[in-house]
Amino acid sequence: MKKITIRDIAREAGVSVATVSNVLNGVEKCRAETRERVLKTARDLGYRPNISAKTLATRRSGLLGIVINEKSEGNSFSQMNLLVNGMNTAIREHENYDLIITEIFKDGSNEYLRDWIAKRDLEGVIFLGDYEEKLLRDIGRTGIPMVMVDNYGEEIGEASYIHSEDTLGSYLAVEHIIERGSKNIAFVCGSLDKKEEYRRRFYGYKAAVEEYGLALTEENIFETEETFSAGYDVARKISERGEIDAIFFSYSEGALGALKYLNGRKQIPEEMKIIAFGNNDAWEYTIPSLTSTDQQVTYKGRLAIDMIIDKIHGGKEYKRERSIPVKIRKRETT
Amino acid sequence: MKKITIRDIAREAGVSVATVSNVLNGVEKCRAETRERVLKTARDLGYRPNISAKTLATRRSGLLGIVINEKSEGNSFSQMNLLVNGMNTAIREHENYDLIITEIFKDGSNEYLRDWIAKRDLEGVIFLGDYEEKLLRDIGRTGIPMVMVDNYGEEIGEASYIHSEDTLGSYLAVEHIIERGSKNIAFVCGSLDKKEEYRRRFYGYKAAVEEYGLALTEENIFETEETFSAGYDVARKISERGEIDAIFFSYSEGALGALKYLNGRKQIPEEMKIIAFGNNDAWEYTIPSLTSTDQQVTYKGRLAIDMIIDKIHGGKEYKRERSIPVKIRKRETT
DNA sequence: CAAGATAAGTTAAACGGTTAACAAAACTTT
DNA sequence: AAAGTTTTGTTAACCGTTTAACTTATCTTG
Repeated sequence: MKKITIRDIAREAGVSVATVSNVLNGVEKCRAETRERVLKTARDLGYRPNISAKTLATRRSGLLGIVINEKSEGNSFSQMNLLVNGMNTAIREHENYDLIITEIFKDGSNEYLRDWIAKRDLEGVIFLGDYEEKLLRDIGRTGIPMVMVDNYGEEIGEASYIHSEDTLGSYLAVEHIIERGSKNIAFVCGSLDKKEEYRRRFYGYKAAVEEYGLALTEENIFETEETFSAGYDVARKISERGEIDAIFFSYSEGALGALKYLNGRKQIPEEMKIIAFGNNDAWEYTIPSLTSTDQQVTYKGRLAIDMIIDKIHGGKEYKRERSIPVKIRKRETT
Repeated sequence: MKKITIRDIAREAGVSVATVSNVLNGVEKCRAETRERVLKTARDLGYRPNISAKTLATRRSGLLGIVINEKSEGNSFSQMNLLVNGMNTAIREHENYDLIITEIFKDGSNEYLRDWIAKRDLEGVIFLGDYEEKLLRDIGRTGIPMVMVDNYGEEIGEASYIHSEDTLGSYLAVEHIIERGSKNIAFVCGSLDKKEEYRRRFYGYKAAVEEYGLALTEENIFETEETFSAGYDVARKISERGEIDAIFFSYSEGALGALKYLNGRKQIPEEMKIIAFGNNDAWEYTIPSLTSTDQQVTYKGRLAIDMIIDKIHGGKEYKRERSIPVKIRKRETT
């Protein structure tokens, strides 16, 4: 079964290859009658276009790169499946595009990524998570359209950004537990120095605490590792101190660790309320079930595709930055 | 900054394009001296090969397709991130290959996938999860190398398969709880009719139960939906009946639901032991922490890549089927 | 109805590589 | 030293598509 080319169609339909090409690309330069004839023979012969040839001729590969970083991949609550699901559904609306994927390893070279983009003629690239600023600037300089999802690095001019509404989401979360009666709320996060996302969530926390006239004390801020066990430890420390009546976890693993420690030691939510930034279906079944902020990850994926394609086509509609509203999923821990 | 081609290199180095091509592809048909010269000018000019041109000329795209199905993507414990991580690390050892990804939607047509494979000249395709048999046969007939990961459908001749050691893993899991003292073990799974994986896990269960002289009764088999809440419900049903002292969950969501129900009602593990097929870092922090079987998903990803590349190169080493050993992660629920 | 405008095609070069077939130069061998 | 081999290249066709430039037929219009 030999490969069918437009030349075969041309011969069979009695036209030139240029006409076939035009018809196939919807260029209106022939009578409806010839168009139908070409389309029919193409169908009859079982023609499938060869994208390599097309790309070679046009410089448009129809390939969008997705870059993942090793760290976020290892994350046990990675919601990459949702993100990819969103992207895949969105990409189906754009016939000519496909997704190609790679991963950046901690010890990898920037050169790798540039090669990757160049050799495959990628039309755009979507970065998931954080990367070294130098890497992003390097890529940015090539002029390729870039969309950053959940990136909190220094902004670079060429890229567009998609974030959760960290500050507002965090504000709402804290407001929620205040309304439920908390007076003394701990804020737990990873490195504030290194991670903008935690700074934003802190601002939200701060704003809510001040707004409601609660004390904002240094001792209520806990910078820890972003692990289950750090959550466990911080819950112990907080319990031993004994004043705090609610914990806001900026990374959701910590909440799970805390629930484990608190189980049997404190009444939840009466003596201690817990809320986490980052939802997961499983939170419905923790003990007690965990209130959290839902970041609508699938939607983020959809949006990333829409934005990058818009950028590629030079559309004006896309924004340089889009925030995804966060919803509070109220459960038993509050 | 114009695109550098091998013609530029040829001119600059004073050789023909054929020689450049040979050097770049490691074909030993010239003196070391010319080779070095060509390599150096290529480097100096910042040459990057154009894969579309290469693919057009050779029919080898260096593209491996990864097919996901919508259902497994929605799964909240999808370990796709681990799988993809494994694949990405493995693919780096094969310079010329990249991963391209798509998703099959429930209502999608088979034609879509065939088109996708044909138009991008994919060299091989890795399927994650289950698909309609007809779809797989259709693709198989095209002769493209296929590797199936966690597929439990009717085997098709052209493909290779990677599975967890379901039967053995299940046997070991049940043996483990028997050794811990269980006498009356429930087996919970999704549809046995529809899913081979559950049948295999059932055989393992059966083998262990019989081996240790325990009763194998119809009433101890629970076919349910594969959700958290089904696990919750089945735990209630089992508790109310009151004879059973251990539950084996063939889908891990169920175990979480069960823990939720049992919390405060039964002593775990004394009165009731729980074990789940499928590990997750979070199981360390459930209440109590959940014993489970670890399927080594990252390794599965690595293996999938190795197998498909081996198939593509017509290697003899690859097996038609590879089982991934399962490890028991012993925790508090047993 | 002649001239210009438009519609409906065609021709051929280009995109950036690979590779079979050929050729010249440098070694071997007898 | 002539003939045969091997090494070290070169030439040119080809992969499947697009597209600018050109041609021919048909339609308008005064």
